[in-house]
Amino acid sequence: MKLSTKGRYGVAAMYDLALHYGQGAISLKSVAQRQGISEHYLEQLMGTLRKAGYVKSVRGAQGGYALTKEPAQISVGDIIRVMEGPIAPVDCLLADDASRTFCSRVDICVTRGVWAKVRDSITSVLDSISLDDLCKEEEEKRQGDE
Amino acid sequence: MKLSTKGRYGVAAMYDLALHYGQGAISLKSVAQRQGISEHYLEQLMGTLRKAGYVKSVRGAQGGYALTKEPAQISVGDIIRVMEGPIAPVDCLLADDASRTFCSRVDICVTRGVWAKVRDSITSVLDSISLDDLCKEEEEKRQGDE
DNA sequence: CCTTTTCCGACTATTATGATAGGTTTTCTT
DNA sequence: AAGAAAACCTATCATAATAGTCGGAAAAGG
Repeated sequence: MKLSTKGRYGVAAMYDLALHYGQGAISLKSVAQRQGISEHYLEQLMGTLRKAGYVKSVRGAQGGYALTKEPAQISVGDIIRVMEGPIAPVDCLLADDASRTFCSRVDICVTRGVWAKVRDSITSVLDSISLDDLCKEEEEKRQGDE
Repeated sequence: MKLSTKGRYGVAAMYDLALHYGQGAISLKSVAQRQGISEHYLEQLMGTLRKAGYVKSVRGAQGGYALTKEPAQISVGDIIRVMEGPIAPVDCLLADDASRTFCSRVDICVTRGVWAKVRDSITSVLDSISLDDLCKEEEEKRQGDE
């Protein structure tokens, strides 16, 4: 039940872009440095986020990345789903289609219900937190320190 | 964010033993057949559960496994923790000790809070469901069919 | 004694992860 | 126009985990 670095780094990078929202293109290099991520590796992840439409890129010198939507419009769940695929602790939950079942015992399988509850609780947490929420939290944290 | 087969099979096997609770030793072979799991592989998993104290074994012919506690006393979370290790979507949550930190930025890390919320929601779901709950659900399901 | 069963350790094929490497194209600045 | 800075793209790779398989040893019942 571990999140891979794809998900973690993806959220970290998007959060970084959210902190700089409205400041134009932010270079991948600076994001990687601030977040402590390999620049080359992050490059691949940004490609995924770009193709999914969550960030836009500006090529060339002084280029970089920026969010395509306001931070409040992007949830952590959105990012995780792009980076890690559908949120589902077990594969049999992916067969929504009741007829095309994976494990053939869907109707009798009791444990499936457990995994569905887990999935729902994860989803509701991740979808309830936006990048803007994280930025605000950061702000509060900073004020608490001073 | 996938559960491995260790966790899934572990829960399936324990659930099977719960269904047969009070009927003496249940052979691994029959559990493996009913649950559709490789017998040899399940053997390893049962070893883990035995060492953790959740099942006891009877060797020799007519031997098998049985739960050491009542089904109501064993939660799905207990089993998952034994099979998969501590429930934590990211490793930095394992350093409860505030001083010995993994990622060095614990105090400033905003995303850590997200993963903590995810962990808590998973934990509360898994710990709230006992093997007895699953058995009862099975019973209701069967009655619904008739 | 023989069968059934747990127990134990070693081995293995496949896959995902988390990168690294090297080069191409685009664009800004000088 | 030159050069630097940046995104973009493809390939490669080492490591670890997963999900087993295999072969046998020890225990206990009939």
